[in-house]
Amino acid sequence: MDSQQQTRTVVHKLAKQYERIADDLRAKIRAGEHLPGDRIPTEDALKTHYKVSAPTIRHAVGVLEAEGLVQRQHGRGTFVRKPRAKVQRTAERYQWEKDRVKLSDEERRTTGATERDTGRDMSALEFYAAYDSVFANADLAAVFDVSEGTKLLHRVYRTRLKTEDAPLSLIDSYIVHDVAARNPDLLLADNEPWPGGTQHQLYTIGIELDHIREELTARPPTVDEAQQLELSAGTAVIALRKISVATTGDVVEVSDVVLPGDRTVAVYTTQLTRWDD
Amino acid sequence: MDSQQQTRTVVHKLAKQYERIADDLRAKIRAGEHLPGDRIPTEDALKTHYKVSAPTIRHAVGVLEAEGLVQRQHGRGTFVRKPRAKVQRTAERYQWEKDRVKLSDEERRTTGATERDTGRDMSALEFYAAYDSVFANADLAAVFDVSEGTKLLHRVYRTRLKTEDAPLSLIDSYIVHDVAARNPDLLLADNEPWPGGTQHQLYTIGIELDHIREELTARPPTVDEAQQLELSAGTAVIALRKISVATTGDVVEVSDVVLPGDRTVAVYTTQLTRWDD
DNA sequence: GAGTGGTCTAGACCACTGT
DNA sequence: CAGTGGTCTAGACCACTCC
Repeated sequence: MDSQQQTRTVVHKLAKQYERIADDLRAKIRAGEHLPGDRIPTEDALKTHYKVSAPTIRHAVGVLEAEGLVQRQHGRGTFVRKPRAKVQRTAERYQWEKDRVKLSDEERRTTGATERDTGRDMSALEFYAAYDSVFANADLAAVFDVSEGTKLLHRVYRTRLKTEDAPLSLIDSYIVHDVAARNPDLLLADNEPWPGGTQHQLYTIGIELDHIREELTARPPTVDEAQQLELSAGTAVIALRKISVATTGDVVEVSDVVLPGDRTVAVYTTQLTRWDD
Repeated sequence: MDSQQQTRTVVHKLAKQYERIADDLRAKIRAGEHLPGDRIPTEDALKTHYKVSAPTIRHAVGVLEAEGLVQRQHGRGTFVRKPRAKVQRTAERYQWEKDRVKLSDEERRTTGATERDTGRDMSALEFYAAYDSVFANADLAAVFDVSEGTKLLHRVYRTRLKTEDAPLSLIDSYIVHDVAARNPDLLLADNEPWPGGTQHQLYTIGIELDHIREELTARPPTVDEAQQLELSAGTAVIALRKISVATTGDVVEVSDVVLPGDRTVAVYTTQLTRWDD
């Protein structure tokens, strides 16, 4: 009653050597023979042990690295990867942010949504923002329902824990330029971090959000993303597109967010209505 | 006004050869010199072109494959990867499923949540289900708030488009065994696919769901997952934990869902309450 | 059978880490 | 400077695809 799905870890006899070795090492790690954080035997030792050439060992270890099971460090050794501490990113942040829009400037200034999610206060976080203008490509034009080439305000955000080098996320946010320009303050990166966040920014130009739609996919990082987020081989990213829709039905802001998969948990709660018994 | 973020594709002079070659090929693909679906030059041709040995070319192409940009096919060539058609998975499925619980058996039999998401009808989908029992590990025990070792009903689901070999998702679902046993029909895989889905199953034992929490991360697939979902190198999966909470506050069902990142978009909509102006 | 990618060897030399 | 991983060569042979 349980067989079909389990018998997959078949021992491929006469399998390729690197597979055999990778399987063996993987099993040893799973069995706890090498614990997270531990260094596994050197390539030289493995070479002797398995009686194969150096490139074959490298290939085998490379497979485990691509799986995210181990991490090679030049000059130091190869280590069993520890699960990274996860940072939550909840969708409740949006309602929370909306509720704060009507608070006083002072109250808004105290905390932002990222602090709320990470549980850190503002002093532990460092913000970076840069603004420029771009012209809508076909993709963005379709989402905003404007014609291709429409001028958009493009805002780039990086948020970083002061204790770490790599940012927590890479965010590219877009707003139709003419809409944002209704409040000239919104065109200047100098005003970031804006107390109250994007929803308050939109409020200053008379926009109230009705709902936010988020579309998530997973993929390997691009070279740029891997560098910026300091991701090693064997990790993936969550690519999230956030679409903010105003009470008028217009799409007013679109953000492309890239989150490191090994340290982020995106959380969504779907509240269900009661049956009326 | 746009420089900081763009200047990252620096040409590393004297870079490693495989990096230089990978960069060059990547640029050519980006520039449209090789279109999605096209075959790129053979390794032999590249070897001659770049004047390096075979393993170096293989390494360079391997980098692009890990990025998901190309896909190697033994005996055929190396091809620029086409974006896969995406299947949406919306959280609205849960309210939809709940609304259907009280419909007649006949009405429920017509469609399930997966058909709704994929836009296919039941005849195009093939279901597989297997049940067994497991004892709660620390992780599951914590989520269910029961003691470690508690007996759980473990249900494995695979749903597949009949026109394809690979399933759309891998699902491992858990329910506390004693709870499920209140309706003996729920212990038999033969009753799957159950008209109305899990929420109707729970309804037969007097359980109404209050909300569903979903936690998403991204990571490279395990070897098993890659085989089952037929994922090639350079893809990631969305690992989703779905936690169903009853109106009593109890966690009644937990599912671990693995979705292929290159073909799945998970969609969540956060409805915001209006400001009362 | 020709074309193309996959595995493997044996060994040279380079580059980073830590003592 | 010793230890360890990273890059690269030159070439042999295997395995899959397609004509």
